[in-house]
Amino acid sequence: MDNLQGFHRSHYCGDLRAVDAGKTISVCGWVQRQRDKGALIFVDLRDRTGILQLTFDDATARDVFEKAKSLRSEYVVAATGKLKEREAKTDKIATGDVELYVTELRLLAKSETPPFAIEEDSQVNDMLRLKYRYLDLRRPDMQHAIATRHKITKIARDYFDEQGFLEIETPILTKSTPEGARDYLVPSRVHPGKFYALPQSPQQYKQLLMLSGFDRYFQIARCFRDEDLRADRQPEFTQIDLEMSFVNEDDIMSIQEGFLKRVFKEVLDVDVQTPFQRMPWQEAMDRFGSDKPDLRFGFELKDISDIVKDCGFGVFSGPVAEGGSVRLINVTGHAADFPRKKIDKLVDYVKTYKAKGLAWARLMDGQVTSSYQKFLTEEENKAILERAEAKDGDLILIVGDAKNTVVWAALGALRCEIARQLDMLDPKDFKFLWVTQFPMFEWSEEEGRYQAMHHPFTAPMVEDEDKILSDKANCRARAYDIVLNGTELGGGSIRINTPEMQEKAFQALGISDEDIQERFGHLVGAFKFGAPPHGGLAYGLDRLCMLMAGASSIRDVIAFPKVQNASDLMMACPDFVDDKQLDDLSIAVTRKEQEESEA
RNA sequence: GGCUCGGUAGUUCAGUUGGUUAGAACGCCGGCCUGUCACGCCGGAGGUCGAGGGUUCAAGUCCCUUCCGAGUCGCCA
Repeated sequence: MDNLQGFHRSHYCGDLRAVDAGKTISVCGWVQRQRDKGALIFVDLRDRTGILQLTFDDATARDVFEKAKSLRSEYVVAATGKLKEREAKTDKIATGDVELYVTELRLLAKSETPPFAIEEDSQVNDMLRLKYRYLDLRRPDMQHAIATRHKITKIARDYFDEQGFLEIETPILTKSTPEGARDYLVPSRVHPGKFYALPQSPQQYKQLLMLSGFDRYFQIARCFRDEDLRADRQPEFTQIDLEMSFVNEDDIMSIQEGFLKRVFKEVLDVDVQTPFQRMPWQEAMDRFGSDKPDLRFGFELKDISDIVKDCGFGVFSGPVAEGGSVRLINVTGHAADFPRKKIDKLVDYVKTYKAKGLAWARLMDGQVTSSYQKFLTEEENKAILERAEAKDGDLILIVGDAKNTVVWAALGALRCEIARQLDMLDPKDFKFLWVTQFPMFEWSEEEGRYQAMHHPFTAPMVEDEDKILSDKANCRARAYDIVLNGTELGGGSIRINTPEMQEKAFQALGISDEDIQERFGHLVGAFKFGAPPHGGLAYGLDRLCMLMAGASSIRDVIAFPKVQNASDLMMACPDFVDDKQLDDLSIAVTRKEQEESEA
């Protein structure tokens, strides 16, 4: 094996062009492919910038030629030679006009045959990719995704620095606050039986930093939540987290819009129009059935409860009588795309959102066919189609339920599913939206009480302050989410900054004085010393990168992600630990699984 | 925790109503080749059909259990 003594790389492979012909060049990288033609050998050498063809012929020294003959995929080499214009040029690679006639070749490391080809658009399954993530990351599209992520964080640091923000680190070992997501716990050796928790977000620290007078804080913050994974949810993820003092919603939003405008321009050369559209939560739910509506297409929801409330069809009148609603979407102009079989699939689809069923009407060739019309009067049928603004060629889909949340969830998901099926989702079309005026509280069936929809430090809207105890269902918060193409990119709020209001908020949530002291005592105590009005926001950096990289999962923009059961296939963790380690931590493991696996 | 889909050669996949020795392409190994660039040509190796159990004369195929992966509902203040 050779070494790099006395060798100095002069160029990266992908940067060389015809103008460089004639120069003596030294490059390093991995062998993408070797094409042995007998007395002529070509080697494609890859580094993070691209591929350069190395050429060996009868003018090449014999020992160099023999070494080139032995090269295999993913061998690591360094080569020096003269760059020449090619006899046979190609436009398939950026360096296709040139090739390097190698005079010195160093073999730095061999490689076993990789378990999958290192190439763009690999079709290899995720399990294998993640087990060999270090090889997966060699692929050009992964290199590009990770580099894009770097660019985005770099711009975030530059931008927020220019806007007067200080980057301040907050602890990873912190206190468990059982409200909200499950915590990852970390045992303490010196405090037997006590645990730290990994932060779900730096929320309380950043608020305390405002109280400390830093005025503007930001951090690229790792956050941890022990909940089940999704394509856009990992147990550890990264937020661009920030907080500002002496501001209102407008101040925060315009700073954010500036950031997003800049990052989209510099990374994707996309011009984003600001200010972004804003929409109260109630309107988002009523029109799109979602608090993170995708505005790239229509099919808006329409309420027909008033039309069907007294009709003879129990499937429609029942939900209204029980306090729910009946709503529809009009899939305008696409009746022909949804024959009965496809509609049946849609019926199954809405059932996953707890809808009991899906009524439909198709308008084709001047005829109306529907699943429900025989149960209604002619007038009721007509009124529904009028409300839907239905015309020939349209497909009407209707969901009714005693719970509005079910109607919203089902139709909100359905309109997105239909847009997907109709291929209407252009990943290069970026539609931003602020969703505002969220409810302060949300009824939890499981807990049988109201919970904070955002978090318990969120300030109520000024006009709703008196409702915080008396009319929780209608009390709105100074919370806002930034939504992009149906994905919640980030969220934030104006916070409570007086102990009086904070006490009220805890009281509204039914948290006892003891619990307040135990869990939030540090924050409440601090707020007695003069907290400025403040607010902030946190972006899901992974989601932002995913959307900007055109990826379908945040795994594709995280170097070492975890799989659905939260394990890391490459490191093979989590894993059991020695009894000695457990003893040091005063931990006795009682789980059956471990006994079995040790048996 | 629920539902849906998937697991066959190193990889991506095919495999009929259960029926001979489980196939293809790419990759890999060997040979030949001076303009390839998805090089080409000739030859070769490579499989516990995720695992376990069952039905059967016979299981990749049918049944049960289980493991793993993906999507999703619940969950994610």
